[in-house]
Amino acid sequence: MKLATWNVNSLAVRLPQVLDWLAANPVDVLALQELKLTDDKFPAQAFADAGYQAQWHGQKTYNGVALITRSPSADVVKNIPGFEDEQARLITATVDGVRVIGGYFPNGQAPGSDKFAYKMRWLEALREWVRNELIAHPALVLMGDYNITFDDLDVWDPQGLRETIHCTTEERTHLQSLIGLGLSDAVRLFPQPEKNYSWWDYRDLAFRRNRGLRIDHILVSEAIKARASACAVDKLPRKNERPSDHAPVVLTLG
DNA sequence: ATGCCTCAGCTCCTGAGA
Repeated sequence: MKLATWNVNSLAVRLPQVLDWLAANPVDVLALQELKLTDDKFPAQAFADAGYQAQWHGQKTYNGVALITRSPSADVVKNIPGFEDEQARLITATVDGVRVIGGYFPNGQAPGSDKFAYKMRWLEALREWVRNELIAHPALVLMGDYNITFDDLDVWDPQGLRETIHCTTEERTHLQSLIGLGLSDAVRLFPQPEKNYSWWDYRDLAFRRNRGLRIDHILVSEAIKARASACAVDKLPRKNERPSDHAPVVLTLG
């Protein structure tokens, strides 16, 4: 079984690339973020023609998440139960016996801002939701665009970006509290290239210079960790014409 | 560096992203 996550930065723009990528990488589950389209605009037929089912939670202009799956999904939940949220950022479903949560975590803009405070509230609500989900579903994968780096290894310029957004102690403490639920960072379970990032700014030739951040993560429960055989960033789509600023991350089980 | 690029929309500029 293979699972992947990819922030596509507008599914309307990136749909051909997503379909091409799925044809070359026939994963069982693909979590998408930043659809930037309303539910009625979701290209369900295009995925069906490619042999995939889909569950989605869209929103106009911003956010929006989906789970693209080979097998049917069950027990679909949109956003975090009990957490009032105008923004479409989370989708959960059971696929092939695995509880899959796909998330587009808030950006947070800057420490001290209202958006940063929202990010902290959202992260707290997420942690409690995942804590409960783990009890009911020991085989669990939490993946998506976290908008948080784990540590300096995930940052191209750790000194210059110290305590800036995605790199603050407060954000990283929240990320570690997810790990504290019994989850593992799947990428770090396996040997990786140096300077291993998942996002590069569109500006300043950042991709060519590999000035990036690793902010897209796949966290796995103990039961999934025991089945994991590989996990890596696929930088290839970032070399496409009109690429997303993020690259997919792929987890292989068995 | 209040810049760079990209996307959506009450679109020919602005807000937001990260």
